[in-house]
Amino acid sequence: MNFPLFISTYLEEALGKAGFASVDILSQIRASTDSKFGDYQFNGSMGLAKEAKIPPRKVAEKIVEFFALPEFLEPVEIAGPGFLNLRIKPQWLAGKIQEMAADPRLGVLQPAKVKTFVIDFSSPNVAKPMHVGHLRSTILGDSLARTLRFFGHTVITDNHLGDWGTQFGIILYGYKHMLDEEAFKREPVKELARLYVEVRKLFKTAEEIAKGVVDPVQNACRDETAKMHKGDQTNLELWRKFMPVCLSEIDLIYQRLGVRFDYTYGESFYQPFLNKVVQDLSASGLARESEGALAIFLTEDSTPALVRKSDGAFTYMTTDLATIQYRVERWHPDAILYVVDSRQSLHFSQLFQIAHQWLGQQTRLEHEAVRLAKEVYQAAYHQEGETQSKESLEDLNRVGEVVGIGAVKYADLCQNRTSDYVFNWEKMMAMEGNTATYMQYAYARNRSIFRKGGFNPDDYRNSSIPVLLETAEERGLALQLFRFEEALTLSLVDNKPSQITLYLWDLAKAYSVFFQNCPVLKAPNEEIRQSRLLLCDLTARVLKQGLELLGISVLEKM
RNA sequence: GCGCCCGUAGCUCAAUUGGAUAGAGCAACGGUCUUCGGAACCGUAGGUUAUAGGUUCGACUCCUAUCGGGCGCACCA
Repeated sequence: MNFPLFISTYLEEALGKAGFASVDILSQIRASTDSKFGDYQFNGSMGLAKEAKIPPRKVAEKIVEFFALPEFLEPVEIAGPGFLNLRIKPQWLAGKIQEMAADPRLGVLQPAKVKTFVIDFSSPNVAKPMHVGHLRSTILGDSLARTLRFFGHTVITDNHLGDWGTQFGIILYGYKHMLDEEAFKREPVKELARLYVEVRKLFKTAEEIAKGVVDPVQNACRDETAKMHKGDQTNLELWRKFMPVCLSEIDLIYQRLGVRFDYTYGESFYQPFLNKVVQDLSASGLARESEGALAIFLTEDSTPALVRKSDGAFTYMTTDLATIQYRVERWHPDAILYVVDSRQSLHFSQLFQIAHQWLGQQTRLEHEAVRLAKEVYQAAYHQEGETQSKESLEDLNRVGEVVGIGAVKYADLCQNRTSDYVFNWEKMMAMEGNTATYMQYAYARNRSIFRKGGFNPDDYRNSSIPVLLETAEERGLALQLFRFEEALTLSLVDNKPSQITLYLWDLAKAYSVFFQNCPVLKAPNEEIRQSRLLLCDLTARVLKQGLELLGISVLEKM
């Protein structure tokens, strides 16, 4: 249950009766920073005091006076400058835990308005070495999609492959001039990647070009791209030859990561629409000729966005505009979310402005900027090698895979996506502290209790077993469980899966404290044992579900 | 030159968007252990939140300046 939302209606009533403007109550209710301040706190008194020109303590007192204390709360305390501390009664909390146990959705309600989202993520460049930046976009985007879907929203995931750009010109040039045929037969993707790198080395630097140095290789690559775009038979055939091998290589990675896309409409898919897009933009006066190219000036002094180059080729701005139009017309989404490298902020800022001017404002467009590290997406392979397992060889592979992939994903997800990202192996392979392994271990130990005691977890998924919260550890665990929906909601405020990892970490810690201090199988009596088994099973389910929203699996044994 | 982002413990990161005494994990030191899985738990130490001002009941968070770093700025995507 989302407790802040739930209690806000009560507070709204009290504020109304007390004669205070009922603005922004929800944002002033939050989990208390310290358990001595109760479970939740209301921070609105200070703000209201300023408006009403009354001391904040007086405001707090007045709110409490008009607050019809619900039966599930202990008496409200006023603390500090005017904080209201709210404490939930254990019996009520216990009841909510029982309800949660009986609910396959773990108490998470669907929002009143279900929306449609298109999520654009991963989007690697085909025929170019895959970059860890794409890995991060892939992992974050996938988690976002899973979370929105869990709430009941319609989510369309679309992998906008870079399969039509200049990098193909580079590969085509390399293929024609410096191909190692044997290598291509053996490992085509590796050879193409090599060609890409080798050809790039022949390019002049930006400084040299600025000085007017001619760049024959780069020009030749541009010609190859242009020929392909104009329908040159040889180049198109090569494109058709390269695409399947490149795609199967990429698919292998997605398979490993457990990431699926509803659609993979790459740039090439939108080629038929580009002429029309540019005509539209011209006709509407948005775009105009400039230095031989067709450009859109959002402000007169800023650099324009090009929709057609002076050689007649279209740009990725053109493709992205066509993509928005296509998505809007086909799916009518409420929002399109782009989980893409933060260095493309300027591009997206321009893209969104142009799209809104061109197509109207009905669709929200958001760039969920992710920061990127250096390289190496094979960290998962190494993690596997490090993992020890007491189980059979079969299990070892499975355990290594789940733990390794989990570690890599978690390392990406637990960090705020807007923070600078420092890649290091140690961090990725860590198995202590705030890591996927810690959660998976907590889960496995939890399941072991049921195996050892001979209890069936399914028997604890109903509301008939009384939940007893006698100790601080039991209550603390119950409160964390109770906050599941709240945490998920929080993570969607600004689309940050790190909020989910934060919650799971808190939950796993609360469980560890409980596990350490509250014997389950050797509980003092049968009632407590049953209650603790229910708490254990619910913890396992929330951990499993939470990790699933991150795209991470759990293991019964590890 | 213009623009965007960032600077928090030795290291890697949090801080619910302006709330109470800035929190975790590594690493360090000490402790728990015939007890449901030690991939665990508890504790100690570690801070002028880059610096200097400002805004207000209250600032890591907002404003200004300075220093330091990253990134982006017309025919690459």
